[in-house]
Amino acid sequence: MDQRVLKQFVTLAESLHFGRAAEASHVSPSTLSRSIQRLEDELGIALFERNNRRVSLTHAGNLFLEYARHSLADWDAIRNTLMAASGELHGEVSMYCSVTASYSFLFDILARVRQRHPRIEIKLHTGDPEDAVSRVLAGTEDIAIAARPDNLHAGLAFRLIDVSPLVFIVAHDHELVTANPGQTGWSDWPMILSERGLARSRVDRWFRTIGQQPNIYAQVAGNEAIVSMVSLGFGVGVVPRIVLENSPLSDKVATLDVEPGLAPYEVGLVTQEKKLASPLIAAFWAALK
Amino acid sequence: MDQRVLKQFVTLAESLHFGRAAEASHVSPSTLSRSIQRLEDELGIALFERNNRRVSLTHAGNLFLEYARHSLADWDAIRNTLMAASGELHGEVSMYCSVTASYSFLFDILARVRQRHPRIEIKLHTGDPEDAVSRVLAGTEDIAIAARPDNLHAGLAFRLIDVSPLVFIVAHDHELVTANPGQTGWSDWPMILSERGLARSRVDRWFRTIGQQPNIYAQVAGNEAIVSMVSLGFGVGVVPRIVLENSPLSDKVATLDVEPGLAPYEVGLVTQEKKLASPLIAAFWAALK
DNA sequence: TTCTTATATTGCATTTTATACAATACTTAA
DNA sequence: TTAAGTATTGTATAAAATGCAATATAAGAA
Repeated sequence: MDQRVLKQFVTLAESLHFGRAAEASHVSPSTLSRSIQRLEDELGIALFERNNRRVSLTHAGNLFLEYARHSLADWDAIRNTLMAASGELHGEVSMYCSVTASYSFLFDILARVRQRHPRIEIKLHTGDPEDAVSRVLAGTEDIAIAARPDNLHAGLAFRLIDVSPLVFIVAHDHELVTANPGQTGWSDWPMILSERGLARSRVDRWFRTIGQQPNIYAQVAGNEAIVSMVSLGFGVGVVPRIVLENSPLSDKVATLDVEPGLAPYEVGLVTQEKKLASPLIAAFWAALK
Repeated sequence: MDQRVLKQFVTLAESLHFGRAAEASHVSPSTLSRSIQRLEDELGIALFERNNRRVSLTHAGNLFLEYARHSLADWDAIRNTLMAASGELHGEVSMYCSVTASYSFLFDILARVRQRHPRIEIKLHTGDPEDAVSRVLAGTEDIAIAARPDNLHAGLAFRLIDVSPLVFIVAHDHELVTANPGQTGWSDWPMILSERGLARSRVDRWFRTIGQQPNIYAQVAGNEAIVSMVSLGFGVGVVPRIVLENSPLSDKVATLDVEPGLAPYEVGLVTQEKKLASPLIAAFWAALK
């Protein structure tokens, strides 16, 4: 009983973009293209009007979309019913997290979930942590490990796993390690910052708060890269402490005390609220103490 | 969107016999066995309780059966809706008939259907004509070409294609061709009859009516075989005239006039009444003038 | 216009999955 | 204990799905 094609269809119908729908479905665009072709072929009618530049639903596509949603809901319902009848949770959950998070938190989470529900299978995808929330929101992933954004999107549920302060770091043997930038000003301190994301916006805000301009030496993608550069003495970086704790380079850097402190990272699980109705997803929530 | 597994499941749930369900689904028993295994595996719960001798639905199986029926009905509904939207009938219809019928009637029927609905695909299965009604009744086939039984099973629809008298035949050059068994009695006439089926029961009844016992020389499966034996001079046979008309041996045999005549074969299409709701099946009905 | 970019599709090799035949295992009843 | 019936499994084969790379084409930019 392969509901994948139906899911793919709904995803495409919602995004009207083969590339994005394919990514959300974890298949290649060509696969999605052919899946839809097969479906249309079987139904004997086109579901999408499309050229290389624009995709839209046909009338038939709209009718079928309604069917597809119901059908998927029915499938979920029977699955949940049978799961309840079997007394054991089982099935597949897709999860997204950064490589960093996979080192720091994944093991504990999975160990707990697996201990309680050994037959839940987890499809793990890793990537840029900044994509986590949007992927959950798009339904590309069921669950993500992510830092709680300042404004949590409506319809998203968040469950705290750990709080980790954002810390300023500098090479252990750097000349500035004993200086006090709070007095001398920050303009001499070459900063190594995230290109984007929560850490970056917090740092930017922090500099505005103290009324100074950061002297940005490098903008880097990935906390690990920041630690590397800092440990090599290129300047001052800002990363969540949890990254440091899992870094092989942690003994090469020192943390600086700054005032005021940065708001800490709140790391946790994110999912769509409505997905908590699924016993599988709910199991993750319950597995965390 | 492969509904085959769901259909197979329902068929098995109804017959509780892998062999028969497999035949009804036009797959091998091993395939059916593995299909069900896959399904149970995916659902994570057994749908059938079974050993090598007995098959029964589990509680989960009952729940899933309800789901499966609804799901198949929904699928049919959306297919029909989209078909109506497309303005052209298309899809697959399975049809059963004897080899004889395929020579006599199939061409005309298919020609008509194809002319009106070139995209309807017909999956043709041939076999013993006596199985036709039961296969339709079991849902193994959508439609069959068959002789109308004396008592048409409730829920079956029948549409007449042709009426063909049951005729007594004898070898053209046989010594008895000019005799009159009606006067001399039938005990000297070696009869070559169908093993079973409508023709046989009609002949048996006929002999009872005239108060005589047939002298049965041979019981044969298949009208063609009867014609062959008769043409070789082994005795008197009874076959529908339509068989004679399509037989290469027809000029080797002569028909006898008997009183009273046998009730004629009424050859037509058979399907389940409820299937006439499907536009595809209905198209066959409508295609016949 | 012509060039560029974005993106759906297709050719093709590979991988995955489904299938049937034959052999097997096991249940039931004689 | 034997025999018959029947679901299942080993295994080779066939079919289907998949992704990469190449292609084609539409829309916007120069």
